[in-house]
Amino acid sequence: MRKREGNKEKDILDAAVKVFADSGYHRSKVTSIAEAAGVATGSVYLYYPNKESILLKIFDRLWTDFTHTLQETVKRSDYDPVQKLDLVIDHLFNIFVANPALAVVFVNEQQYLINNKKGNIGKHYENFLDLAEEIIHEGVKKKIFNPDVDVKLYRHFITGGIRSVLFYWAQSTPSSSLDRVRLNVKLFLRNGLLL
Amino acid sequence: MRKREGNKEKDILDAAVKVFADSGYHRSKVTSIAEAAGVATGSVYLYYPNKESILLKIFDRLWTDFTHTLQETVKRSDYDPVQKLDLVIDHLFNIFVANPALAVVFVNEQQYLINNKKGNIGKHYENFLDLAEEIIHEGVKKKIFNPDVDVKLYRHFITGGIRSVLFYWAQSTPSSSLDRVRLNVKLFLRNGLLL
DNA sequence: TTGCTATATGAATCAATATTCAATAATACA
DNA sequence: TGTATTATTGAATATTGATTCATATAGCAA
Repeated sequence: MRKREGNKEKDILDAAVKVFADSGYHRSKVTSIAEAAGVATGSVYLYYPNKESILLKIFDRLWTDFTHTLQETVKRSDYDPVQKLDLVIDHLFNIFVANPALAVVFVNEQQYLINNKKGNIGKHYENFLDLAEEIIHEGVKKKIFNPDVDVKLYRHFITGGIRSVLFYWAQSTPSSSLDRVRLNVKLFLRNGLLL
Repeated sequence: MRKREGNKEKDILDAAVKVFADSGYHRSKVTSIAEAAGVATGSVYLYYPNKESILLKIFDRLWTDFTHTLQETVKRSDYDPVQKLDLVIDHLFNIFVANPALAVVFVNEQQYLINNKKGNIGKHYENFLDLAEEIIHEGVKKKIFNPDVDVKLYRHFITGGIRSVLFYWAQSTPSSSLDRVRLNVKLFLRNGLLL
């Protein structure tokens, strides 16, 4: 029996993130991914049944991680809702600062996967939003947040806004201050524009 | 000479909006667009040089309109910055309430066009953002808005958030209360989450 | 009515690229 | 060392769908 050389499955996944970030999923050729991963074209199909499954794997891992963290956060009784939102935002930002290309892929392809009900990304996302909603409800209940906001709308607004500033950041000079972005997002959420 | 029957150019554009909204640009076949427009496949190429130019035309018209309105709004001295933002939001929402499919296409394909520097959509968008920035700057100057916000970030956050709630709305039961969405967006922008 | 030209058609062509698979290489174990 | 087994390769194949083009049709003028 022959042993597998290195970890091609991971190499391919990492390479795919880079290639997808550069060219977008649809424009990315499987051959380019293979090349970037340092394997032959055919080898990709040894580890993934098709091109789409690579993208799905990337998102599945990401959302599983997000949801897990959010779940832990919602539970905590030692934090108030504002602190909980901060915690969640910190986690998201930490992931993406460690891997800007991942941020780009996330921003660009998320909608496509949801629209076309690919894999269980939609489920993951709904799950995540529901958990986020819990925090907001808690805030309203504790009279910290404005009860007039439509919570379902707000959670969409937040995620859309975050996606957008992440994209802006990821496109700009490498690793410019993500902390500035992070701080501002927290500010937007709490206080909006007014003094 | 033979006269053109009806307005195929417009029929094709309108059909394309529907088809793109349903399947996304990349999955949409030119043949499907032709079918939806009630013309032959080849006729599409009588009016548009290729598939992409149809998408570009849709966006070009949209952004030209947006920018024009925003330009008019920025000028007005009879409104304060909060009212100006309201006016802009009203305009965006009015366009999309009249054509939900257009909202879907806008949300889904905008990023792709910008990423790949297609047509002059990026220019249009930058232009729009710059104008929006003027309103925010005015607000800060007049001590109505919080001077701590990073204006460039905020304009991205706003547009991303709006895009996201529009999408949510466009996907939900046809023409559910867009006014509720509109009202909430204004609320988010001004006050954020806190009481 | 006839010929002319612009418009319209849709099957055939072409290009791009995802996927397959026959051939080759590397390792384990006898 | 030789052989079996699995991993790897990348050129060939298959598929999909954008674009073309030879043909048909409709209106207009003479």
